[in-house]
Amino acid sequence: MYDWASELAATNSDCPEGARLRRLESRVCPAKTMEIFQLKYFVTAARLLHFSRAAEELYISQPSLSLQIGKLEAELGAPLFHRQGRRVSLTDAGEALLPLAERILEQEEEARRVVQQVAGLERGRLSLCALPALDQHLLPPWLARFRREHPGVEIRVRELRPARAVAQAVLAGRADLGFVHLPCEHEGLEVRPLLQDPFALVVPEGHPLAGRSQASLEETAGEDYVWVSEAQDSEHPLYAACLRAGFTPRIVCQSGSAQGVLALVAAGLGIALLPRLAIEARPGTRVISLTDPEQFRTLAVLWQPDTLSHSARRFLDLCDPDP
Amino acid sequence: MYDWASELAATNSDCPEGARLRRLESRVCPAKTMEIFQLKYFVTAARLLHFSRAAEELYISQPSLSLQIGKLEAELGAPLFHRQGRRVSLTDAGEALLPLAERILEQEEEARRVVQQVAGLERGRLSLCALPALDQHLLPPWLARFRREHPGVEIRVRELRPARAVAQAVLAGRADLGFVHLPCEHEGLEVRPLLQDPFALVVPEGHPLAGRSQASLEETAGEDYVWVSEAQDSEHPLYAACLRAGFTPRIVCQSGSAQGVLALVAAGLGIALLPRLAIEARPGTRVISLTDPEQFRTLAVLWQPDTLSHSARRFLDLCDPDP
DNA sequence: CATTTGGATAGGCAAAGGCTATAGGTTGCA
DNA sequence: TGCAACCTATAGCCTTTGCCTATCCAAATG
Repeated sequence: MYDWASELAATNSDCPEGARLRRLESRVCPAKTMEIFQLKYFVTAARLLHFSRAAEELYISQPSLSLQIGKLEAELGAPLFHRQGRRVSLTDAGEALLPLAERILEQEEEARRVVQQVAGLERGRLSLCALPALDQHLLPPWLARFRREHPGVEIRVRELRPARAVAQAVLAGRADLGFVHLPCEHEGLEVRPLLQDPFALVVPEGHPLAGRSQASLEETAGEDYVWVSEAQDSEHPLYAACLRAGFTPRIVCQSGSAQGVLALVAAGLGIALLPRLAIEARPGTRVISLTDPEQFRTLAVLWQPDTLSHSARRFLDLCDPDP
Repeated sequence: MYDWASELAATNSDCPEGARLRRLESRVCPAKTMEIFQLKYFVTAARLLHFSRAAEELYISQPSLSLQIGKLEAELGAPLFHRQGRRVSLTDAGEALLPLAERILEQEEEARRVVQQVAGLERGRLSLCALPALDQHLLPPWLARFRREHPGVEIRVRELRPARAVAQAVLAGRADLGFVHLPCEHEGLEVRPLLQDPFALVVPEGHPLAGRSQASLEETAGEDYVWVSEAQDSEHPLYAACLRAGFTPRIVCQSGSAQGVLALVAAGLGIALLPRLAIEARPGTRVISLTDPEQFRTLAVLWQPDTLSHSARRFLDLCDPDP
């Protein structure tokens, strides 16, 4: 036997030695806990009131069972069984412990079940985060399918703006997946482009273009534009599209949201350039496709590469454009 | 490594070898359970999200912690932590397990507490069983004191008749202690005499003896007696007392209970011989002590020698005549 | 780029669980 | 009463396993 005492007599400071000494100390007077297998042994023995048969049921030998019961009793400081010759019965302490031990065993079972349900997508949580237009027009069909296939998973969708905030939410772990349009700063995030969302014009009924089904962006160089407030930036895809088409849009009116813009167009204040997915059919307006093929924004999904939950992994597979 | 396979190839019959083979089998593909100490490790690591610091708090080394977490993950079949370089976070499975693991740890704590409360008489149950007169007149002061000292213990008192039934209840474990008068068959029961309960006469007012405070049993040889039905047996202490005094009581009327006998005496049908403890003061009757010193019954408590609960042990100490 | 931080891995040791064999005490029956 | 069956406790041995130290490797930090 090693001589702990002398070692423990040494200084118990906070230097690296401190932790080691405290560990030694905790081994000298161990604060042991009962263990689940001991509770399982106890419950079986308590139900059968027969050590040998209980041991058989547990697939261990009778002495092993006796030993573990003895340890449990020693640790609790009270005998659990009366051993009167060949008859065995519970003491009051054993009687008190039995229901509690059974509860613990049930919960151990439940813990295992729940973890496996999470892994098997029978349970869990999926938290998504998307730009306003996307959660309304892009996600629903995928969400419907996911819900149908995994009805036990709780789904949470949050709308955030701008794309930067979405990326931050994903980075901070507040969302499993983020849906944005590119380009988007993605320091340390995985990005997968999903699809291309073409831009389209929206004009009020009665506007010269209203009868056409297609138009080119150049044609609208002289029009009055209703614009989304935050998109007045040459970095923004909509603004950049106009610049590419050779003009700077004359913005006569702004709104904070695509819905707002559409309302203003319906009121006749001007025309608008918006991504298709953000346009809702609205009386008093006409939607006109662009002939310019490369006028679009790319939608993408972001996620943290190493912390995907089972449900997020599955959703990602689900919205993969080429499965 | 031992060669299990060949051993398992042997017949798996029901002979004594059967159990041994099944045990071997269960060691080859062990149905292991998670253990409480592993859950404790997991909870600590999950709360701190830092293996080294958690290990320090648990007074173990960091590799030990990593190893046990790894085993837990292997057994559950799902990783519990994301280890992304030096940052640690919970997976969805870990997130799901955490509250369950915490509940199990709380209940382990509670199990220990409850057992110790039973042992410390802060909790538990005391079940007594007594002959009718005794539970009403002998036990109450002891019960009051026990209750005052151990208010957490649930007390249950049952009235049974005759003494034989009390002994059986104790023997069958339906009661911890039984209170009877001697003699009483006590196969395998411990008996401790408690006190001597002297017999006394009860006479109606106006009876020739009514004015006396003492009388001898012989004097009543010619009286009409009211008697307890089941006590008409030469074995019964009351009947035996009369026989010892040299006469056979002339029984003119019977009742099933001491109360009933007293009522009949009050009605003037005769006199009665009863143990003092069974006599309740009653208008229309007078109680007269016996001069014969050895006319009494001995009251005793019975219990099973080897299965005393903590509370029964304590109650026994409490009603010990010479503490 | 060097350093520090922090988890994983390797190898050795001691404790602990399990097993067989056996002792010791009841129970039940001849 | 004595013998046989039954059942739990103990002893001695073996295997497993939990824990330790030392070290490695990757990521973060300056």
